Amino acid sequence: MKPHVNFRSGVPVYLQIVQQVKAAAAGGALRPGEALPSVRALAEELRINRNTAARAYAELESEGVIETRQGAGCFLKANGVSPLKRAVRSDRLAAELDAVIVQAHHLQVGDDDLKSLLAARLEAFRERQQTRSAD
Amino acid sequence: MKPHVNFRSGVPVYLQIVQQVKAAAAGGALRPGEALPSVRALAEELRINRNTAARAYAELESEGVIETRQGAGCFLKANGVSPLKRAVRSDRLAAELDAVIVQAHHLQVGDDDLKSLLAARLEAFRERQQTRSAD
DNA sequence: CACAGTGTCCTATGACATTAGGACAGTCAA
DNA sequence: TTGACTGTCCTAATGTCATAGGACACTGTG
Repeated sequence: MKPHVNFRSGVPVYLQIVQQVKAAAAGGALRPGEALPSVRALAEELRINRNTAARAYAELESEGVIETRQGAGCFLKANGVSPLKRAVRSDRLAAELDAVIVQAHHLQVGDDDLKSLLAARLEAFRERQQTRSAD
Repeated sequence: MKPHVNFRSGVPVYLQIVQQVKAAAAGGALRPGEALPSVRALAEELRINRNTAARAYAELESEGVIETRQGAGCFLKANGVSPLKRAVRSDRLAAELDAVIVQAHHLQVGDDDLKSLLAARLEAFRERQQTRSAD
């Protein structure tokens, strides 16, 4: 878990942290129950304010990704069943995919290329997962 | 071209317009060379300020989607060849797809389901395109 | 040319998000 | 209990977004 932030990207720093923790959790770089860096430690490493780190963790807790215990720290939650219904989950993904499709159109990437690209990224993702769970 | 904006979504209004114009252009609802609503007309229809509409158009021009001619109006550009190299274009899409994959993981949507979902959205997108180009 | 339409630029203002520092409260081991 | 750690709350500074209105330059038509 070694996050990095880009202050000039326009994306709020706390959201960048949220994304990276989620990616680390999904990819297996973080294990369920494992402690995350404290808000102060994370803030110092990234040279940001404590509150910015705290806000990222608060957002992660509200999304059910981590659990925070005041005075103790923040810990990655076990992958419980998503509380959202299957249809709702598909809808959310569909909206994101639609945006990608529009983007692909403007970048002039064809349907088949896009499908292949997804398959390739999925494979790379699973490979990274395997690597993490091996050590 | 009948955009709509959501003031409570948190997404800046001008970016919502940008996204919708891009989607309309990709989907064929707007044809190359076609004139977009004037800054003032769009502002009045959406009940937003001229400057907000102008900002959206400025952003679209900087991305090469439209062409603005002062005194004349804004027009959809012809789908020229993307100036980016194929590898760069794939990289951009890959980054977006990776984010979708992480999201799918947290929503507990499997690889095959995700692939099917992409295929379905692509099909729906092409159907909309067909409909537009028919009238 | 005149004129109505177009996009552009300027300043000011208010609302909100983001970041920041200081103070406070809970946890846990020595 | 003490002390060092943890997360949390409060308030302020800064930046962004949207609004508002005025003024200007350009285009196309008559």
